[in-house]
Amino acid sequence: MSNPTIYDVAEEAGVGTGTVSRVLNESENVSDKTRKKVIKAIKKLNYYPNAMAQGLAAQKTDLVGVVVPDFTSHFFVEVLQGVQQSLKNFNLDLVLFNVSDKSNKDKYIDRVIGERRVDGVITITMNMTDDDVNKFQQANLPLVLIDDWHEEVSSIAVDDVYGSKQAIKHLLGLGHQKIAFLSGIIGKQHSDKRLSGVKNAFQQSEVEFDENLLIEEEFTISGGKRAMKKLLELSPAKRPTAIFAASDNQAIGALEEIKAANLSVPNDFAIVGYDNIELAHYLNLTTIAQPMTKMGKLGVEILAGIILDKQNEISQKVIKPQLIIRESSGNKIIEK
Amino acid sequence: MSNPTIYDVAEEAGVGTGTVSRVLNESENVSDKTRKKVIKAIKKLNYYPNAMAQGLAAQKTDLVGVVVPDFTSHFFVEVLQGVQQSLKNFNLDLVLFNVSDKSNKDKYIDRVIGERRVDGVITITMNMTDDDVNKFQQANLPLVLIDDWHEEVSSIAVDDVYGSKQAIKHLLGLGHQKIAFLSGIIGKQHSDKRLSGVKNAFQQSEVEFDENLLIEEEFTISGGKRAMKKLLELSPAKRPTAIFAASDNQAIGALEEIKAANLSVPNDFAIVGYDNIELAHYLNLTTIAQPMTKMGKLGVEILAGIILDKQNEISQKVIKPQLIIRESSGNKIIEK
DNA sequence: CTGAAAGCGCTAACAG
DNA sequence: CTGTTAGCGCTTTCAG
Repeated sequence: MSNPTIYDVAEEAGVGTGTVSRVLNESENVSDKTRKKVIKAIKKLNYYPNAMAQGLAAQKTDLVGVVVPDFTSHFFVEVLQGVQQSLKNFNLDLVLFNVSDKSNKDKYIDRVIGERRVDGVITITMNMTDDDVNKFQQANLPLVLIDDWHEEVSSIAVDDVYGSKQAIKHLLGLGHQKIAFLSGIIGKQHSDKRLSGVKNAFQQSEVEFDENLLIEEEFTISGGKRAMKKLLELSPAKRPTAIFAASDNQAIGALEEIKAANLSVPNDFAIVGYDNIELAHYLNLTTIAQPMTKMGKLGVEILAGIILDKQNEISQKVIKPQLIIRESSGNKIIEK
Repeated sequence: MSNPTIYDVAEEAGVGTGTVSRVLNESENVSDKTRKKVIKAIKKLNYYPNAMAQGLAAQKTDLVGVVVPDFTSHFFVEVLQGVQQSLKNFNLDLVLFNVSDKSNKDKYIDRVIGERRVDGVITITMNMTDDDVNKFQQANLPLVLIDDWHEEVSSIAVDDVYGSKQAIKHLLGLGHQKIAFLSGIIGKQHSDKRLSGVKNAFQQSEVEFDENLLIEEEFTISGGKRAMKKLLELSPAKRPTAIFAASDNQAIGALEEIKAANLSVPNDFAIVGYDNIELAHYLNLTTIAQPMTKMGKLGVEILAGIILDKQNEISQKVIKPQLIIRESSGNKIIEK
């Protein structure tokens, strides 16, 4: 009825529990003959070691905690899938902590650390502070950051500067001179980096960036709408011919506003977004794609290295995002 | 350095470990004075009980296993979010098992049960067989099915018959007489029920269902395309004026095919889908929405009842999906 | 190479 | 009400 224990297996195989434990943990010091007896008993009883007992005795749980701020967003779901896939290769399972209310972040961190329920933690887009990181270090609990950065922790991030540089270069390459940039709220990591990529790209070109065409708005559809409205209020001479939005959502908002004004894309405006959310494909939106699944996988690989191989060096990977060209940026070169 | 244990707390507070355990588990039998001393010590040491040790001693883990076949699909993600939200109310955490390869289903089930790492399990759209269910019963491990059904297990499902009935009624109400039904592969639970809902709706009306307008295809975009092609090959007299697709993906495929034929929606064809995926909103697709988050929540509530309150009755809830009217089905009544 | 036994940190009787 | 102690099921010395 109740699950068999290691004692049942030991008895069935006619050996001691230590021996069973040794074959379970693939220790070298067991004779082939004994090993076979034990394995047979395990199969016969359909025995699985009790994870709690193993955890207590060996101080390991085979569980990895993943902390996300919102796991319905496409980005997190994709990263999570990469995490999940990769975890399988290391025989680790995933405990999900969804910090929906950011004010609870501390509580979650304390709990995850204190309960000792997981062997390591991956946080995604959590903006980990010094204090946060410190707690993990004190508890000696392995930590890896995804889409985030801290000097003392291993992490996987995307090169935002590179990404937005690609976008601007693409637009410049098509001959656009007046390019608007719909920035996110300045002061946030992603926004600032994307902005500096934009400036960077212009500096390396012969075109000058018109600061009047820099609009700061939230990374949302309505943010994109508001921004686009402002652009449409400009006199035709000042209006941009191309728009680079720092998020696909903003780009979508802009698209809607353009349509509402009876203008069209890419004829009146070329548009490039950022993120490559699912919708971008259907709206034919040129955009910058982040390798989300890959980020998840890499994160796990690093974490597993720390947990399993006591790998100790800090490894901070920065992945290059990729420009995906679709119809919204137009396929024709503008004549100069 | 290393985490404090219950002994440290006991010592700090000048009491026995039993007493600390009692305040931890909110037992009644502790004097207010002692309780305060203990709580103070807990705070001072920043103590959290070791989850493994608690699990071993009390035979409970405060963990719920959730088994899904594919957690990137919108449906699962939404259900999961409901699960996650609700779990918080019971102080339970979520361990995710993603059975990407259905042939591994057995192994997962054996492992989840054998390891005793979770207090209960929720499976989503897993088509649990008698054997599967049996294992849980033998192990006495609480189980709840979401989007699935088995006579001996509590479950949350959606009323497919009702859903497709609503869709057809809507179309009939708009005056359509020739309505095509893009069915899924017949033989699968959802497909069969949605088909019977369709037939049902026709029977209750004065219009007869034209079996020639029943097309069986996969629940995918390309399935929808193939189906639509067949419909477009019909002579104009035989062509339907409305289409009900058993999945949004099929509806989207049909939409693309219609556009490719230079026809339009809802002028040439009214279209209704099923599922209300995110895209449906952007494509203005009338559809049947399943209350996914709610399903997750209800599932947890039932499971928590079994785990926490030893609630023993089987409870099988069937939720009604909801018709969401958008532009694809047209807003004008067809003149008869 | 293998068996015995001492914990891992907590809970739950059992006395008092 | 509270301290003491025997497990929970496994790992890991320590002998042999």
